[in-house]
Amino acid sequence: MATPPRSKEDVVQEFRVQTLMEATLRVIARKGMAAATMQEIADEAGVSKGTIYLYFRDRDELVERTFEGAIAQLMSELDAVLDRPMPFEEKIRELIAAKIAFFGKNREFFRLYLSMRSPEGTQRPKQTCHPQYRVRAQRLAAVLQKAMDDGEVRPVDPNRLALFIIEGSTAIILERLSEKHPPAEAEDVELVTSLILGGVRKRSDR
Amino acid sequence: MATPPRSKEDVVQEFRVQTLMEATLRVIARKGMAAATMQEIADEAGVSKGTIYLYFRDRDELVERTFEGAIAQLMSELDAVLDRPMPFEEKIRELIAAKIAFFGKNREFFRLYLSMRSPEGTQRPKQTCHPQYRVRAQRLAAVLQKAMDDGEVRPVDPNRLALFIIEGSTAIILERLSEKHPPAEAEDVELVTSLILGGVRKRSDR
Amino acid sequence: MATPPRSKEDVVQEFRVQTLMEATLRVIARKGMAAATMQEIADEAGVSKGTIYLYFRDRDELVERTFEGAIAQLMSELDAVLDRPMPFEEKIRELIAAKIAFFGKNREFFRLYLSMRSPEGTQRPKQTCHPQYRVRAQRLAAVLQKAMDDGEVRPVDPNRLALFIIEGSTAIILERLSEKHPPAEAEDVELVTSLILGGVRKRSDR
Amino acid sequence: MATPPRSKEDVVQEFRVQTLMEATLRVIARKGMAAATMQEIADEAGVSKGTIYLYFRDRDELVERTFEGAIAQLMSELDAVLDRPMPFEEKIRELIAAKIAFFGKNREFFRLYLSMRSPEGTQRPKQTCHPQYRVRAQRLAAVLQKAMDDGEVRPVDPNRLALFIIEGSTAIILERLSEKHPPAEAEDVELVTSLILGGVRKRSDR
DNA sequence: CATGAATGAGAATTCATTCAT
DNA sequence: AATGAATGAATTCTCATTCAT
Repeated sequence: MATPPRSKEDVVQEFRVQTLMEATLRVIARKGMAAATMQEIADEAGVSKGTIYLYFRDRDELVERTFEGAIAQLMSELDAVLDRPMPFEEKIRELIAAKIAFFGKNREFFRLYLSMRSPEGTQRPKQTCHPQYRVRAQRLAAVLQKAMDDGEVRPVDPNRLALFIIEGSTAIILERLSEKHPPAEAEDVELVTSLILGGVRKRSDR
Repeated sequence: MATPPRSKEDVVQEFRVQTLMEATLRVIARKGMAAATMQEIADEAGVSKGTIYLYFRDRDELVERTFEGAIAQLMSELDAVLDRPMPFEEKIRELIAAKIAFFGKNREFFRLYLSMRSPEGTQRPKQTCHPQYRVRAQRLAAVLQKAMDDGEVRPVDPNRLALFIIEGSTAIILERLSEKHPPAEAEDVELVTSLILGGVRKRSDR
Repeated sequence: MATPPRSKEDVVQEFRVQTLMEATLRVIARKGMAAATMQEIADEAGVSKGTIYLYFRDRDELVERTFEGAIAQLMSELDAVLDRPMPFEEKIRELIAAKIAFFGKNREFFRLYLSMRSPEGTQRPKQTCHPQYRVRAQRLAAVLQKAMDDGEVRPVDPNRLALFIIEGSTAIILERLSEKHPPAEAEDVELVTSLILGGVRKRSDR
Repeated sequence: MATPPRSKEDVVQEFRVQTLMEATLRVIARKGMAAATMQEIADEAGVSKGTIYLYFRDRDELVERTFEGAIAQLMSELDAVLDRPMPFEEKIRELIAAKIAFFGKNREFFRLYLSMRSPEGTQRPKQTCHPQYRVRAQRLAAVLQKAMDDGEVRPVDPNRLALFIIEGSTAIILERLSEKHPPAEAEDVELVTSLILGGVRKRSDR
């Protein structure tokens, strides 16, 4: 097989990196970007401060890679939906469902996800990442563009439309996460999907 | 008269508080939450660091009150629309227009506004949080509730609907602010309004 | 008078800078360049760590300016001799005497002086200062050149000659400083001067 | 035979020690005392960090023994000259020549040599110091003493004289090493020798 | 009241040293 | 014996906060 020959070292290396990124995720989720110190991340991961620097050049790299790793996971789940051939409306529904389900499973990631949008996160003004956020919007925009070409969606700026959908649905997820007893996921999936597709206007004439 | 007897001291006091909050706004807008130091805020306000502590207990209070003050301004503009009697659809359009116009005039506030949603900003884990954001959502929710009662909007959770609208429109504003040459405000007002009211679905049968 | 109008702030500022440089001098003299920490320097100066950064950008600047300040003092004493019109041989004697006397009074400076020559001092490879050391050598070289022109010294590379004299005499000073009971200064002045002028060779034919 | 029975282990041991000291020498020469880390020394020697500790108690011991080893090499070359029966003046000339030649061949050692004099190198205040330097001075002093006894050198403190000669010549070597195109070695040998023997004074009456 | 010099807790980062494999 | 991952003490530097003037 073409599988690269992974030595035991590589496995351990990857395991540590993974562990550290997960710890970072949890700490940022708990305390927020700025209050997540190397010490606390180290404690959370059960290693010493110095160890982190064996796997990441500095705090910035750790945070950035954690961002990327986490968003990549979300993206791969969403991409799985995007790539599946499906009528447009169903695709929207599935996307919303996937996103809600993802954050249902990864509550702690959400806070990280939020701080991704405004680039102020990593304290030094260093142009960290929200390119991933952009990419994600563009991917959705492409799907929307195709739906417009197919005559299923009225023609508007697909990029703006994508952002509207993403943020609108994010708002609902944020709300769910803050609720003690959120409604069933299916319910919110239906709500968001219907808002996106048909808006709020009551159509008695239907 | 019912006017509270405002001594000269009170006036000065209020003036200082105002000045400081405006300076804070500008610095956060420029540098981001985490990089906004007391020194820079003091410089921006033209006072010394120590003076800030005469009017605010600590950095957290300064930031929090600045948040509140800024959002209050936005709210009052939006409330002016909300309170004016108007058909529902027009009201939505006006709200979106007011919001887009506000951020067009107060570009610098936007960054602050963003960091308001997740309380991660203030570095110490002190739950600075965002009651104002909630209030704003609730006010919109009330309008939506009424529209449902009037049969103009199909019945859904008004709170969720409000959040969806707020964040969806925020996304468009954020996009506008990052663009070198954004389209005319009216264009985006129309886009957002139509999305909220009618969704994306093409209705050739209309 | 043309004295610049020194405000009280300037005086305090200069006093602090002076105090800090003196403390730095003492600590480096005691512990050596590399072991002189900001904390210890602060303690020695009777201020807190943070205070140092009010007057010096970073450790490198503190050390560099301390170097310059200290060497400047030595230079000014030597220059006083160099500028005084005097027969060449006497001038050499006076220079050696001034140098020995200076280090007799400022024993602690010596260690700093030594670490100036090899630029490795300031740990980061930053090309710190030994320009002062060069300047000093050149000044002596100029005097030697003149003595050669006057026919009092045989013609050799004046730069090399200067270095030879400086380091040779430094060796004697270093020895003096390590001795519990060094001989009278005059004695070593005489020794060094005679070595420079006449070498070691016994001249019975004189 | 009286040869100590050297087991294979002893040979390996000595080889390792030698290799490590050479690596240390190169790294210090390249980066300077303070910037020479155990990791870089290990890399240079082609072993792992841990290995160093099998042969040296700690960094200080490694550096100290490296000092000693390096100076010993220089000393043995100088001793070869010192032990050869030779008129005094020629011996001085040969010593200077040997020293200049040695540093010409071992440029990298020079930096180490310099930091030997002041024990500031080893960052922790541990008095690593420089007994070897003393020994070398004493050996020269003995030769000088003998020359005085023989009436070839005027009677002065032989120890001081030795230090003067050593440092004076070192200054010239340091200068040579910093020059892009230094003069021929013979030229500087002649300069230094003549300075030591006859001083700077022009003796037209000769 | 206002100031801004001084403070010191706390953050990131480095590196000599240890120890399980 | 050799390794090198892990450690954590030590270091530099920042910045919110205090307080004497």
